[in-house]
Amino acid sequence: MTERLIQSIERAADVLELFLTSSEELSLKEMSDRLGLSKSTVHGIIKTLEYRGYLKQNPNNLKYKLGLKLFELGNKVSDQFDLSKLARPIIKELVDDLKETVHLVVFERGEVIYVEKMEGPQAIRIYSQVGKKAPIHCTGVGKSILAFQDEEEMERLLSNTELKPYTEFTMTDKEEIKKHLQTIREQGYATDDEEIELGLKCVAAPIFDHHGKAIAAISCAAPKFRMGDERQTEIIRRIKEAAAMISRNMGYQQKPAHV
Amino acid sequence: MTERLIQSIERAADVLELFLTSSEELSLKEMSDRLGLSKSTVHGIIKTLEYRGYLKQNPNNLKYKLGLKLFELGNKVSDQFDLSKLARPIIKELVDDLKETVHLVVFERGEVIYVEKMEGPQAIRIYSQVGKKAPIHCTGVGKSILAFQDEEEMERLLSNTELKPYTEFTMTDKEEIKKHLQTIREQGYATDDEEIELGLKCVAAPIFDHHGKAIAAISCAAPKFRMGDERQTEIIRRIKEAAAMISRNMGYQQKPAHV
DNA sequence: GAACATAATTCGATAATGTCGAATAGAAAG
DNA sequence: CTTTCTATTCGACATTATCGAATTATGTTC
Repeated sequence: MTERLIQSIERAADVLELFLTSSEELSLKEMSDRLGLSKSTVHGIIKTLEYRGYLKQNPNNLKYKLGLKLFELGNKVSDQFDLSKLARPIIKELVDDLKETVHLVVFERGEVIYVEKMEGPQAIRIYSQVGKKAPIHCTGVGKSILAFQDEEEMERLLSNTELKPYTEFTMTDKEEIKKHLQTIREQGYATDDEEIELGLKCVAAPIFDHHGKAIAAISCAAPKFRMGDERQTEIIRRIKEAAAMISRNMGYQQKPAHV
Repeated sequence: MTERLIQSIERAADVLELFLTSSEELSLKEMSDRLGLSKSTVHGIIKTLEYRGYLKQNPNNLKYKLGLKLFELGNKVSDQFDLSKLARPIIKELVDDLKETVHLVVFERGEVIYVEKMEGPQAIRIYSQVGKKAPIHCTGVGKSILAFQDEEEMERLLSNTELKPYTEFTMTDKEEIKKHLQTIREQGYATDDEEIELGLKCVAAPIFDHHGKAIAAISCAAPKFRMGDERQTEIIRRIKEAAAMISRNMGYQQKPAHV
Protein backbone atom coordinates (compact mmCIF):
# COMPACT_ATOMS: atom_id res chain seq x y z
CA MET A 1 0.00 0.00 0.00
CA THR A 2 1.68 3.17 -1.17
CA GLU A 3 0.34 5.74 1.26
CA ARG A 4 -1.17 8.52 -0.76
CA LEU A 5 -1.66 11.01 1.97
CA ILE A 6 -2.92 14.49 1.32
CA GLN A 7 -0.28 17.02 2.09
CA SER A 8 -2.38 19.97 3.09
CA ILE A 9 -4.49 17.89 5.43
CA GLU A 10 -1.38 16.56 7.08
CA ARG A 11 -0.12 20.08 7.44
CA ALA A 12 -3.40 21.18 8.96
CA ALA A 13 -3.00 18.33 11.44
CA ASP A 14 0.55 19.47 12.12
CA VAL A 15 -0.76 22.94 12.91
CA LEU A 16 -3.43 21.68 15.28
CA GLU A 17 -1.02 19.37 17.03
CA LEU A 18 1.37 22.19 17.76
CA PHE A 19 -1.14 23.15 20.39
CA LEU A 20 -0.79 19.82 22.14
CA THR A 21 2.76 20.63 23.13
CA SER A 22 2.36 24.28 23.97
CA SER A 23 -0.37 25.43 26.25
CA GLU A 24 -0.31 29.03 25.12
CA GLU A 25 -1.64 30.81 22.12
CA LEU A 26 0.58 30.66 19.05
CA SER A 27 1.33 33.33 16.47
CA LEU A 28 1.54 32.71 12.76
CA LYS A 29 5.28 33.24 12.83
CA GLU A 30 5.82 30.77 15.65
CA MET A 31 3.85 28.16 13.78
CA SER A 32 5.52 28.67 10.43
CA ASP A 33 8.92 28.62 12.11
CA ARG A 34 8.21 25.45 14.03
CA LEU A 35 6.82 23.71 10.97
CA GLY A 36 9.48 24.99 8.60
CA LEU A 37 6.88 26.26 6.14
CA SER A 38 6.43 29.64 4.57
CA LYS A 39 4.24 32.11 6.36
CA SER A 40 1.81 32.35 3.50
CA THR A 41 1.34 28.59 3.41
CA VAL A 42 0.66 28.39 7.09
CA HIS A 43 -1.54 31.45 6.87
CA GLY A 44 -3.76 29.74 4.33
CA ILE A 45 -4.05 26.68 6.53
CA ILE A 46 -4.77 28.69 9.63
CA LYS A 47 -7.42 30.81 8.00
CA THR A 48 -9.17 27.73 6.72
CA LEU A 49 -9.08 26.14 10.15
CA GLU A 50 -10.30 29.35 11.70
CA TYR A 51 -13.11 29.69 9.19
CA ARG A 52 -14.27 26.22 10.17
CA GLY A 53 -14.02 26.82 13.91
CA TYR A 54 -10.97 24.64 14.53
CA LEU A 55 -8.86 27.63 15.49
CA LYS A 56 -9.77 30.97 16.97
CA GLN A 57 -7.84 34.16 16.69
CA ASN A 58 -7.46 36.34 19.72
CA PRO A 59 -8.26 39.83 18.41
CA ASN A 60 -6.00 41.46 20.97
CA ASN A 61 -2.68 39.93 20.00
CA LEU A 62 -3.69 38.24 16.72
CA LYS A 63 -2.49 34.93 18.08
CA TYR A 64 -4.41 31.70 17.65
CA LYS A 65 -5.78 29.03 19.91
CA LEU A 66 -7.84 25.90 19.42
CA GLY A 67 -11.47 26.46 18.52
CA LEU A 68 -14.74 25.16 19.83
CA LYS A 69 -15.37 22.87 16.86
CA LEU A 70 -12.61 20.64 18.17
CA PHE A 71 -14.31 20.61 21.54
CA GLU A 72 -17.53 19.51 19.91
CA LEU A 73 -15.83 16.78 17.91
CA GLY A 74 -13.74 15.67 20.85
CA ASN A 75 -16.78 15.14 22.99
CA LYS A 76 -18.45 13.20 20.24
CA VAL A 77 -15.58 10.73 20.25
CA SER A 78 -16.33 9.11 23.57
CA ASP A 79 -19.93 8.65 22.49
CA GLN A 80 -18.62 6.50 19.72
CA PHE A 81 -16.52 4.42 22.03
CA ASP A 82 -18.65 1.45 22.84
CA LEU A 83 -16.15 0.94 25.60
CA SER A 84 -16.93 4.22 27.36
CA LYS A 85 -20.65 3.71 27.17
CA LEU A 86 -20.34 0.17 28.35
CA ALA A 87 -17.91 0.90 31.15
CA ARG A 88 -19.67 3.96 32.55
CA PRO A 89 -22.28 2.21 34.71
CA ILE A 90 -19.70 -0.24 36.01
CA ILE A 91 -17.37 2.59 36.92
CA LYS A 92 -20.20 4.46 38.54
CA GLU A 93 -20.89 1.51 40.81
CA LEU A 94 -17.23 1.27 41.73
CA VAL A 95 -17.09 4.93 42.67
CA ASP A 96 -20.28 4.70 44.68
CA ASP A 97 -18.99 1.73 46.64
CA LEU A 98 -15.33 2.60 47.04
CA LYS A 99 -15.81 6.37 47.36
CA GLU A 100 -12.59 6.94 45.44
CA THR A 101 -11.74 8.28 42.02
CA VAL A 102 -11.85 5.82 39.16
CA HIS A 103 -10.26 6.30 35.74
CA LEU A 104 -10.73 4.61 32.42
CA VAL A 105 -7.95 4.74 29.83
CA VAL A 106 -7.74 3.34 26.35
CA PHE A 107 -4.69 2.16 24.50
CA GLU A 108 -4.47 3.22 20.89
CA ARG A 109 -1.67 3.96 18.49
CA GLY A 110 0.88 3.31 21.19
CA GLU A 111 -0.62 5.83 23.57
CA VAL A 112 -2.53 5.41 26.79
CA ILE A 113 -5.15 8.10 27.11
CA TYR A 114 -7.55 8.94 29.91
CA VAL A 115 -11.08 8.91 28.52
CA GLU A 116 -13.26 8.77 31.58
CA LYS A 117 -12.98 9.93 35.14
CA MET A 118 -15.41 9.75 38.00
CA GLU A 119 -14.53 11.37 41.25
CA GLY A 120 -15.33 10.01 44.63
CA PRO A 121 -16.89 12.34 47.20
CA GLN A 122 -13.57 12.76 48.98
CA ALA A 123 -11.69 13.85 45.89
CA ILE A 124 -9.23 16.55 46.62
CA ARG A 125 -8.02 17.72 43.23
CA ILE A 126 -10.62 18.88 40.79
CA TYR A 127 -8.20 19.08 37.91
CA SER A 128 -9.05 16.55 35.28
CA GLN A 129 -6.61 14.63 33.17
CA VAL A 130 -9.20 13.38 30.74
CA GLY A 131 -7.80 13.66 27.23
CA LYS A 132 -4.24 13.49 28.47
CA LYS A 133 -1.68 10.78 27.97
CA ALA A 134 -0.75 8.53 30.87
CA PRO A 135 2.93 7.59 31.17
CA ILE A 136 3.22 3.86 30.65
CA HIS A 137 6.02 3.14 33.08
CA CYS A 138 4.74 4.72 36.25
CA THR A 139 0.96 4.51 36.28
CA GLY A 140 -1.18 1.54 37.20
CA VAL A 141 -3.11 1.78 33.97
CA GLY A 142 -0.01 2.16 31.83
CA LYS A 143 1.75 -0.77 33.41
CA SER A 144 -1.27 -3.05 33.36
CA ILE A 145 -1.71 -2.47 29.63
CA LEU A 146 1.99 -2.76 28.94
CA ALA A 147 2.23 -6.04 30.82
CA PHE A 148 -0.30 -7.69 28.56
CA GLN A 149 1.12 -6.71 25.20
CA ASP A 150 3.17 -9.23 23.29
CA GLU A 151 6.93 -9.22 23.80
CA GLU A 152 7.61 -7.26 20.62
CA GLU A 153 5.09 -4.48 21.29
CA MET A 154 6.21 -4.21 24.90
CA GLU A 155 9.81 -3.81 23.84
CA ARG A 156 8.88 -1.23 21.23
CA LEU A 157 6.83 0.79 23.69
CA LEU A 158 9.49 0.76 26.37
CA SER A 159 12.13 1.81 23.87
CA ASN A 160 10.09 4.64 22.42
CA THR A 161 9.30 6.07 25.82
CA GLU A 162 11.45 8.31 27.89
CA LEU A 163 11.34 6.63 31.29
CA LYS A 164 11.11 9.93 33.07
CA PRO A 165 11.29 9.86 36.87
CA TYR A 166 8.29 11.63 38.41
CA THR A 167 9.15 10.80 42.02
CA GLU A 168 11.91 9.01 43.85
CA PHE A 169 9.86 5.81 43.48
CA THR A 170 9.53 5.88 39.70
CA MET A 171 11.22 2.92 38.05
CA THR A 172 13.46 4.15 35.27
CA ASP A 173 15.43 1.05 34.44
CA LYS A 174 14.02 -0.88 31.52
CA GLU A 175 15.08 -4.29 32.79
CA GLU A 176 13.70 -3.61 36.24
CA ILE A 177 10.40 -2.60 34.69
CA LYS A 178 10.24 -5.70 32.53
CA LYS A 179 10.76 -7.89 35.57
CA HIS A 180 8.03 -5.96 37.37
CA LEU A 181 5.68 -6.43 34.42
CA GLN A 182 6.12 -10.18 34.77
CA THR A 183 4.68 -9.95 38.28
CA ILE A 184 1.79 -7.86 37.01
CA ARG A 185 1.01 -10.49 34.39
CA GLU A 186 0.93 -13.16 37.07
CA GLN A 187 -1.24 -11.15 39.43
CA GLY A 188 -3.60 -9.78 36.81
CA TYR A 189 -3.40 -6.28 38.22
CA ALA A 190 -0.91 -3.46 38.64
CA THR A 191 -0.29 -1.03 41.43
CA ASP A 192 1.33 2.36 41.46
CA ASP A 193 2.80 3.24 44.81
CA GLU A 194 3.78 6.90 44.65
CA GLU A 195 5.48 6.30 41.32
CA ILE A 196 3.91 9.27 39.60
CA GLU A 197 2.93 11.47 42.50
CA LEU A 198 3.96 11.41 46.14
CA GLY A 199 1.16 10.40 48.44
CA LEU A 200 -0.86 8.78 45.67
CA LYS A 201 -1.54 5.07 45.31
CA CYS A 202 -3.30 3.34 42.47
CA VAL A 203 -4.68 -0.07 41.62
CA ALA A 204 -5.35 -0.93 38.00
CA ALA A 205 -6.42 -3.85 35.84
CA PRO A 206 -6.42 -4.36 32.09
CA ILE A 207 -9.46 -4.68 29.84
CA PHE A 208 -9.37 -7.10 26.92
CA ASP A 209 -11.21 -6.94 23.63
CA HIS A 210 -12.69 -9.93 21.86
CA HIS A 211 -9.32 -10.80 20.39
CA GLY A 212 -7.82 -10.98 23.85
CA LYS A 213 -5.77 -7.84 23.30
CA ALA A 214 -5.37 -5.44 26.21
CA ILE A 215 -6.92 -2.29 24.80
CA ALA A 216 -7.87 -0.40 27.94
CA ALA A 217 -7.60 -0.35 31.70
CA ILE A 218 -9.37 0.96 34.75
CA SER A 219 -7.84 2.18 37.91
CA CYS A 220 -8.77 3.35 41.35
CA ALA A 221 -6.66 6.13 42.81
CA ALA A 222 -6.53 7.16 46.44
CA PRO A 223 -4.28 9.03 48.80
CA LYS A 224 -1.82 6.64 50.39
CA PHE A 225 -3.33 7.07 53.85
CA ARG A 226 -6.64 5.69 52.61
CA MET A 227 -5.01 2.71 50.92
CA GLY A 228 -3.86 0.47 53.75
CA ASP A 229 -3.21 -3.23 53.11
CA GLU A 230 -6.66 -4.41 53.95
CA ARG A 231 -8.44 -1.77 51.96
CA GLN A 232 -6.07 -2.24 49.05
CA THR A 233 -6.91 -5.93 48.92
CA GLU A 234 -10.59 -5.04 48.74
CA ILE A 235 -9.95 -2.49 46.00
CA ILE A 236 -7.86 -4.94 43.99
CA ARG A 237 -10.70 -7.43 44.15
CA ARG A 238 -13.23 -4.85 42.96
CA ILE A 239 -11.04 -3.45 40.19
CA LYS A 240 -10.19 -6.90 38.82
CA GLU A 241 -13.84 -7.82 38.95
CA ALA A 242 -14.92 -4.68 37.17
CA ALA A 243 -12.24 -5.01 34.49
CA ALA A 244 -13.23 -8.62 33.89
CA MET A 245 -16.87 -7.61 33.64
CA ILE A 246 -16.10 -4.92 31.07
CA SER A 247 -13.88 -7.32 29.12
CA ARG A 248 -16.67 -9.85 29.05
CA ASN A 249 -19.06 -7.21 27.76
CA MET A 250 -16.54 -6.37 25.06
CA GLY A 251 -16.81 -9.94 23.84
CA TYR A 252 -13.79 -11.38 25.57
CA GLN A 253 -14.40 -15.08 26.08
CA GLN A 254 -11.33 -17.07 26.83
CA LYS A 255 -10.10 -17.25 30.37
CA PRO A 256 -6.73 -15.57 30.50
CA ALA A 257 -3.76 -17.70 31.50
CA HIS A 258 -3.12 -15.61 34.57
CA VAL A 259 -6.37 -16.35 36.35
CA MET B 1 -10.38 40.07 2.05
CA THR B 2 -10.78 37.45 -0.61
CA GLU B 3 -11.00 34.23 1.35
CA ARG B 4 -8.34 31.90 0.06
CA LEU B 5 -9.44 28.78 1.78
CA ILE B 6 -7.75 25.48 1.19
CA GLN B 7 -10.09 23.07 -0.45
CA SER B 8 -8.77 19.79 0.86
CA ILE B 9 -8.71 21.05 4.42
CA GLU B 10 -12.28 22.19 4.08
CA ARG B 11 -13.19 18.82 2.72
CA ALA B 12 -11.44 17.10 5.59
CA ALA B 13 -13.50 19.28 7.93
CA ASP B 14 -16.62 18.31 6.00
CA VAL B 15 -15.78 14.67 6.54
CA LEU B 16 -15.22 15.06 10.26
CA GLU B 17 -18.37 17.07 10.70
CA LEU B 18 -20.47 14.37 9.10
CA PHE B 19 -19.99 12.58 12.38
CA LEU B 20 -21.61 15.40 14.31
CA THR B 21 -24.95 14.69 12.69
CA SER B 22 -24.84 10.92 12.67
CA SER B 23 -23.97 9.03 15.77
CA GLU B 24 -23.04 5.84 13.99
CA GLU B 25 -20.00 4.73 12.10
CA LEU B 26 -19.90 5.81 8.47
CA SER B 27 -18.69 3.94 5.43
CA LEU B 28 -16.64 5.46 2.65
CA LYS B 29 -19.58 5.23 0.30
CA GLU B 30 -21.94 6.97 2.71
CA MET B 31 -19.50 9.78 3.13
CA SER B 32 -18.72 10.26 -0.53
CA ASP B 33 -22.43 10.18 -1.32
CA ARG B 34 -23.31 12.70 1.35
CA LEU B 35 -20.50 15.02 0.30
CA GLY B 36 -21.05 14.58 -3.42
CA LEU B 37 -17.40 13.76 -4.02
CA SER B 38 -15.79 10.83 -5.75
CA LYS B 39 -14.95 7.81 -3.67
CA SER B 40 -11.26 8.08 -4.40
CA THR B 41 -11.16 11.70 -3.29
CA VAL B 42 -12.89 10.94 -0.05
CA HIS B 43 -10.77 7.86 0.38
CA GLY B 44 -7.60 9.93 0.25
CA ILE B 45 -8.99 12.34 2.81
CA ILE B 46 -10.11 9.57 5.09
CA LYS B 47 -6.85 7.70 4.96
CA THR B 48 -4.94 10.84 5.81
CA LEU B 49 -7.23 11.53 8.73
CA GLU B 50 -6.94 7.94 9.85
CA TYR B 51 -3.16 8.00 9.58
CA ARG B 52 -3.14 11.01 11.88
CA GLY B 53 -5.56 9.54 14.39
CA TYR B 54 -8.54 11.75 13.54
CA LEU B 55 -10.52 8.80 12.26
CA LYS B 56 -10.43 5.14 13.11
CA GLN B 57 -11.52 2.29 10.95
CA ASN B 58 -13.49 -0.52 12.49
CA PRO B 59 -11.79 -3.64 11.13
CA ASN B 60 -15.01 -5.65 11.33
CA ASN B 61 -17.14 -3.64 8.95
CA LEU B 62 -14.51 -1.30 7.47
CA LYS B 63 -16.54 1.68 8.56
CA TYR B 64 -15.02 4.72 10.18
CA LYS B 65 -15.54 6.63 13.39
CA LEU B 66 -13.87 9.60 15.03
CA GLY B 67 -10.40 8.96 16.40
CA LEU B 68 -8.72 9.59 19.70
CA LYS B 69 -6.64 12.48 18.41
CA LEU B 70 -9.79 14.55 18.29
CA PHE B 71 -10.50 13.59 21.86
CA GLU B 72 -7.05 14.77 22.86
CA LEU B 73 -7.42 18.04 21.01
CA GLY B 74 -10.95 18.57 22.23
CA ASN B 75 -9.88 18.27 25.82
CA LYS B 76 -7.06 20.69 25.24
CA VAL B 77 -9.57 23.31 24.13
CA SER B 78 -11.12 23.93 27.49
CA ASP B 79 -7.66 24.34 28.97
CA GLN B 80 -7.24 27.25 26.63
CA PHE B 81 -10.50 28.80 27.68
CA ASP B 82 -9.57 31.22 30.38
CA LEU B 83 -13.26 31.21 31.09
CA SER B 84 -13.43 27.54 32.03
CA LYS B 85 -10.42 27.72 34.27
CA LEU B 86 -11.69 30.84 35.88
CA ALA B 87 -15.24 29.64 36.35
CA ARG B 88 -14.43 26.19 37.66
CA PRO B 89 -13.83 27.06 41.32
CA ILE B 90 -16.87 29.31 41.38
CA ILE B 91 -19.01 26.57 39.91
CA LYS B 92 -17.59 24.08 42.37
CA GLU B 93 -18.68 26.27 45.24
CA LEU B 94 -22.16 26.59 43.79
CA VAL B 95 -22.50 22.85 43.46
CA ASP B 96 -21.24 22.24 46.96
CA ASP B 97 -23.71 24.70 48.43
CA LEU B 98 -26.76 24.11 46.28
CA LYS B 99 -26.25 20.36 45.82
CA GLU B 100 -27.57 20.60 42.31
CA THR B 101 -26.05 20.29 38.86
CA VAL B 102 -24.44 23.40 37.40
CA HIS B 103 -23.58 23.96 33.75
CA LEU B 104 -21.35 26.42 31.98
CA VAL B 105 -21.97 27.21 28.31
CA VAL B 106 -20.14 29.48 25.91
CA PHE B 107 -21.53 31.38 22.98
CA GLU B 108 -19.42 31.33 19.86
CA ARG B 109 -20.11 31.49 16.16
CA GLY B 110 -23.81 31.68 16.83
CA GLU B 111 -23.85 28.50 18.89
CA VAL B 112 -24.35 27.89 22.58
CA ILE B 113 -22.24 24.96 23.69
CA TYR B 114 -21.97 23.20 27.03
CA VAL B 115 -18.34 23.28 28.14
CA GLU B 116 -18.47 22.41 31.79
CA LYS B 117 -20.74 20.41 34.01
CA MET B 118 -20.58 19.60 37.66
CA GLU B 119 -23.09 17.27 39.16
CA GLY B 120 -24.61 17.61 42.55
CA PRO B 121 -24.76 14.56 44.80
CA GLN B 122 -28.41 14.00 44.02
CA ALA B 123 -27.94 13.95 40.27
CA ILE B 124 -30.05 11.34 38.61
CA ARG B 125 -28.86 11.20 35.02
CA ILE B 126 -25.20 10.52 34.46
CA TYR B 127 -25.39 11.34 30.79
CA SER B 128 -23.35 14.37 30.00
CA GLN B 129 -24.15 16.97 27.43
CA VAL B 130 -20.76 18.57 27.49
CA GLY B 131 -19.70 19.36 23.94
CA LYS B 132 -23.30 19.52 22.75
CA LYS B 133 -25.27 22.49 21.53
CA ALA B 134 -27.96 23.98 23.73
CA PRO B 135 -31.14 25.15 21.99
CA ILE B 136 -31.39 28.90 22.40
CA HIS B 137 -35.14 29.21 22.72
CA CYS B 138 -35.90 26.74 25.47
CA THR B 139 -32.96 26.59 27.82
CA GLY B 140 -32.08 29.00 30.57
CA VAL B 141 -28.57 29.43 29.26
CA GLY B 142 -29.70 29.91 25.69
CA LYS B 143 -32.29 32.48 26.58
CA SER B 144 -30.07 34.40 28.95
CA ILE B 145 -27.42 34.78 26.27
CA LEU B 146 -29.96 35.59 23.59
CA ALA B 147 -31.57 38.25 25.72
CA PHE B 148 -28.35 40.21 25.99
CA GLN B 149 -27.35 40.28 22.34
CA ASP B 150 -28.03 43.40 20.35
CA GLU B 151 -31.29 43.61 18.46
CA GLU B 152 -29.75 42.63 15.14
CA GLU B 153 -27.91 39.56 16.43
CA MET B 154 -30.95 38.44 18.38
CA GLU B 155 -33.13 38.69 15.31
CA ARG B 156 -30.60 36.79 13.24
CA LEU B 157 -30.28 34.00 15.79
CA LEU B 158 -34.01 33.58 16.20
CA SER B 159 -34.49 33.48 12.45
CA ASN B 160 -31.75 30.95 11.85
CA THR B 161 -33.07 28.60 14.49
CA GLU B 162 -35.83 26.11 14.17
CA LEU B 163 -37.95 26.83 17.25
CA LYS B 164 -38.56 23.19 17.85
CA PRO B 165 -41.01 22.26 20.63
CA TYR B 166 -39.42 19.89 23.12
CA THR B 167 -42.33 19.81 25.53
CA GLU B 168 -45.80 21.30 25.72
CA PHE B 169 -44.23 24.28 27.52
CA THR B 170 -41.68 25.19 24.85
CA MET B 171 -42.26 28.61 23.38
CA THR B 172 -42.24 28.38 19.61
CA ASP B 173 -43.56 31.76 18.61
CA LYS B 174 -40.85 34.26 17.78
CA GLU B 175 -42.76 37.28 18.98
CA GLU B 176 -43.70 35.61 22.23
CA ILE B 177 -40.07 34.72 22.79
CA LYS B 178 -38.90 38.25 22.09
CA LYS B 179 -41.33 39.59 24.64
CA HIS B 180 -40.12 37.03 27.14
CA LEU B 181 -36.50 38.04 26.46
CA GLN B 182 -37.39 41.59 27.45
CA THR B 183 -38.35 40.31 30.89
CA ILE B 184 -35.12 38.35 31.13
CA ARG B 185 -33.16 41.49 30.32
CA GLU B 186 -34.94 43.35 33.08
CA GLN B 187 -34.49 40.62 35.64
CA GLY B 188 -30.92 39.76 34.73
CA TYR B 189 -31.62 36.04 34.76
CA ALA B 190 -33.60 33.45 32.82
CA THR B 191 -35.57 30.45 33.91
CA ASP B 192 -36.57 27.33 32.07
CA ASP B 193 -39.69 25.75 33.47
CA GLU B 194 -40.05 22.35 31.78
CA GLU B 195 -39.43 23.96 28.42
CA ILE B 196 -36.89 21.43 27.28
CA GLU B 197 -37.67 18.46 29.48
CA LEU B 198 -40.68 17.66 31.61
CA GLY B 199 -39.95 17.76 35.31
CA LEU B 200 -36.83 19.87 34.87
CA LYS B 201 -36.40 23.45 36.00
CA CYS B 202 -33.43 25.70 35.39
CA VAL B 203 -32.13 29.07 36.47
CA ALA B 204 -29.48 30.78 34.36
CA ALA B 205 -27.59 34.04 34.15
CA PRO B 206 -25.36 35.53 31.46
CA ILE B 207 -21.62 36.13 31.71
CA PHE B 208 -20.14 39.22 30.07
CA ASP B 209 -16.66 39.74 28.68
CA HIS B 210 -14.68 42.95 29.03
CA HIS B 211 -16.54 44.48 26.12
CA GLY B 212 -19.83 43.88 27.86
CA LYS B 213 -20.86 41.21 25.38
CA ALA B 214 -22.73 38.19 26.69
CA ILE B 215 -20.37 35.38 25.75
CA ALA B 216 -21.35 32.65 28.18
CA ALA B 217 -23.84 31.64 30.84
CA ILE B 218 -24.17 29.44 33.86
CA SER B 219 -27.21 27.58 35.00
CA CYS B 220 -28.44 25.47 37.84
CA ALA B 221 -30.73 22.60 36.92
CA ALA B 222 -32.95 20.69 39.30
CA PRO B 223 -36.00 18.48 39.22
CA LYS B 224 -39.10 20.60 39.56
CA PHE B 225 -39.99 19.14 42.95
CA ARG B 226 -36.75 20.49 44.38
CA MET B 227 -37.28 23.93 42.91
CA GLY B 228 -40.09 25.48 44.93
CA ASP B 229 -40.56 29.25 45.04
CA GLU B 230 -38.43 29.84 48.06
CA ARG B 231 -35.57 27.65 46.94
CA GLN B 232 -35.74 29.09 43.45
CA THR B 233 -35.31 32.59 44.83
CA GLU B 234 -32.23 31.43 46.68
CA ILE B 235 -30.84 29.76 43.56
CA ILE B 236 -31.49 32.84 41.44
CA ARG B 237 -29.55 34.91 43.93
CA ARG B 238 -26.61 32.52 43.88
CA ILE B 239 -26.53 32.09 40.11
CA LYS B 240 -26.67 35.84 39.47
CA GLU B 241 -23.95 36.36 42.02
CA ALA B 242 -21.74 33.69 40.51
CA ALA B 243 -22.27 34.96 36.96
CA ALA B 244 -21.44 38.49 38.06
CA MET B 245 -18.32 37.26 39.79
CA ILE B 246 -17.13 35.41 36.70
CA SER B 247 -17.93 38.44 34.52
CA ARG B 248 -15.90 40.63 36.83
CA ASN B 249 -12.99 38.21 36.60
CA MET B 250 -13.27 38.35 32.83
CA GLY B 251 -12.63 42.06 33.03
CA TYR B 252 -16.19 43.27 32.87
CA GLN B 253 -16.35 46.62 34.59
CA GLN B 254 -19.38 48.64 33.82
CA LYS B 255 -22.53 48.02 35.75
CA PRO B 256 -25.12 46.71 33.35
CA ALA B 257 -28.26 48.77 32.90
CA HIS B 258 -30.47 46.03 34.26
CA VAL B 259 -29.02 45.92 37.77
C1' DG C 1 -18.65 -23.29 -2.05
C1' DA C 2 -19.23 -20.88 -6.31
C1' DA C 3 -21.08 -16.79 -8.39
C1' DC C 4 -22.77 -12.50 -7.81
C1' DA C 5 -23.18 -7.95 -5.84
C1' DT C 6 -21.45 -4.30 -3.27
C1' DA C 7 -17.95 -1.70 -1.29
C1' DA C 8 -13.03 -0.48 -0.52
C1' DT C 9 -8.83 0.49 -2.43
C1' DT C 10 -5.31 1.52 -6.02
C1' DC C 11 -3.70 3.67 -10.34
C1' DG C 12 -2.70 7.01 -14.15
C1' DA C 13 -3.57 11.27 -16.44
C1' DT C 14 -4.74 15.92 -16.02
C1' DA C 15 -6.10 20.32 -14.62
C1' DA C 16 -6.82 22.61 -10.65
C1' DT C 17 -4.98 24.04 -6.44
C1' DG C 18 -1.78 24.78 -2.89
C1' DT C 19 2.70 26.58 -2.47
C1' DC C 20 6.34 29.90 -2.31
C1' DG C 21 8.62 34.45 -2.45
C1' DA C 22 7.80 39.04 -2.82
C1' DA C 23 4.98 42.94 -1.90
C1' DT C 24 1.81 45.33 1.10
C1' DA C 25 -0.54 46.55 5.15
C1' DG C 26 -0.83 46.83 9.93
C1' DA C 27 1.01 46.78 14.93
C1' DA C 28 4.22 47.60 18.31
C1' DA C 29 8.42 49.55 19.87
C1' DG C 30 11.83 53.05 20.22
C1' DC D 1 7.65 59.92 13.50
C1' DT D 2 10.61 56.28 12.14
C1' DT D 3 11.84 51.64 12.48
C1' DT D 4 11.03 46.89 13.05
C1' DC D 5 8.39 43.48 13.69
C1' DT D 6 4.37 40.47 12.18
C1' DA D 7 0.14 39.46 9.65
C1' DT D 8 -1.95 39.40 5.40
C1' DT D 9 -2.48 39.59 0.27
C1' DC D 10 -0.91 38.71 -4.50
C1' DG D 11 0.90 36.51 -8.77
C1' DA D 12 3.30 32.79 -11.01
C1' DC D 13 4.41 28.19 -11.17
C1' DA D 14 4.92 23.36 -10.30
C1' DT D 15 3.20 20.23 -7.34
C1' DT D 16 -0.58 17.77 -5.86
C1' DA D 17 -5.27 16.63 -5.21
C1' DT D 18 -8.76 15.13 -8.09
C1' DC D 19 -11.54 12.15 -10.96
C1' DG D 20 -12.93 7.91 -13.47
C1' DA D 21 -11.65 3.49 -14.43
C1' DA D 22 -9.58 -0.74 -12.96
C1' DT D 23 -8.64 -3.88 -9.28
C1' DT D 24 -9.06 -6.05 -5.09
C1' DA D 25 -11.58 -7.28 -1.06
C1' DT D 26 -15.78 -8.42 1.37
C1' DG D 27 -20.21 -10.47 2.20
C1' DT D 28 -24.41 -12.47 0.40
C1' DT D 29 -27.34 -15.72 -2.00
C1' DC D 30 -28.37 -19.90 -3.73
